Amino acid sequence: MRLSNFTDYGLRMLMLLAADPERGTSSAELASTLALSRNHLAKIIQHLSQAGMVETKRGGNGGLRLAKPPQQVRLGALVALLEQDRGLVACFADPSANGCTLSGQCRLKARLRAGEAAFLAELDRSTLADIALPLQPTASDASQALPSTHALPSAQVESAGP
Amino acid sequence: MRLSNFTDYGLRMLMLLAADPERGTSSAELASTLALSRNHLAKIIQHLSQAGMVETKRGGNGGLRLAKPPQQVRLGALVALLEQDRGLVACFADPSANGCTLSGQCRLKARLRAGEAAFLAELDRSTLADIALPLQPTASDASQALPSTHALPSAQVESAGP
DNA sequence: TATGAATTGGTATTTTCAATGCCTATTCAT
DNA sequence: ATGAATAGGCATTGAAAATACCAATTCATA
Repeated sequence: MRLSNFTDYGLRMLMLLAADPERGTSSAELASTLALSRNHLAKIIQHLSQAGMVETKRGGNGGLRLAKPPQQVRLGALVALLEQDRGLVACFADPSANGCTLSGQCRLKARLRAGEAAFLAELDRSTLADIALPLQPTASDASQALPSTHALPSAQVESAGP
Repeated sequence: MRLSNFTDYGLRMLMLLAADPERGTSSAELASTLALSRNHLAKIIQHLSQAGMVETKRGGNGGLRLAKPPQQVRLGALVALLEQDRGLVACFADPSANGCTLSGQCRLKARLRAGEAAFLAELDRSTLADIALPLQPTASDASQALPSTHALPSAQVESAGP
């Protein structure tokens, strides 16, 4: 189970924007902070802009900022937006060209959808304001670990550095 | 958000095995039913066998079958087993070679883990027995649709075909 | 007890597709 | 006009999927 890097970068960029919702931040500054090429980030911005999630302004003193207050942006909706057409399994993403020989009597799909809904609902408990991150971090707080029942690979809690 | 095809095929194969837990079914028959090369399926079998999920028997009248009653196999545990080391985002799967510039003060990761746990927990509400599917289907039941709150791509309910 | 057929197990190769990076054109503000 | 930003196209890279091939094992039977 994996989110695309597209989504990953998009979320991280929004974390930065959420910390400074008023100012127009340039895509170059964001790309630099995320260690990512500006051109690549531009594609993500484009997607979020078309969806009405961020507002962009061209020209001098331009840049982008959130279209809504970060308190009103729920993470589940955000992930659903960024993941767009990547279904959980192949027969979700592309029902037409689907070679699944079990189609029509598959009782697994409903369960997978319910699981996906649970995933998004859990994310919806937080908003962008909860994960905002200033461009120049204060190195005060780290991620609080929420336990996972199963053994999916979890990154160890990284140290804040020396 | 996507499961690997490896997981997808593994789940579908287990659906077939669960419908006939006693008999030893050959991998060739399963591969044929799933429209998949036997060699590719063998890798999945091998993984599940090493994890103690299926028992294999070589030679004439060999084949494979579930190691436990299907009622005792929860879907969340199964997905966690099959997805092995594919983390939800890159910094989960490979914390060492992680180029994320926000490491150490990222409040997103904890939310993603909580969402992942919710996903698996929802799947754990069902067992393999709930999704068992005979090799020669009776065409009686289809997947009951559980609604999804968000707009992730959902496959439409496929018709049983003419 | 040999022998052969059927089956799993393991390794290497090809293919496919997502992800990335680079380049150019266009638009807007000053 | 000029500078700063978006917008889109195209080539490259990389990882995962799928396939093919060979080796090892086991059972049934003569």
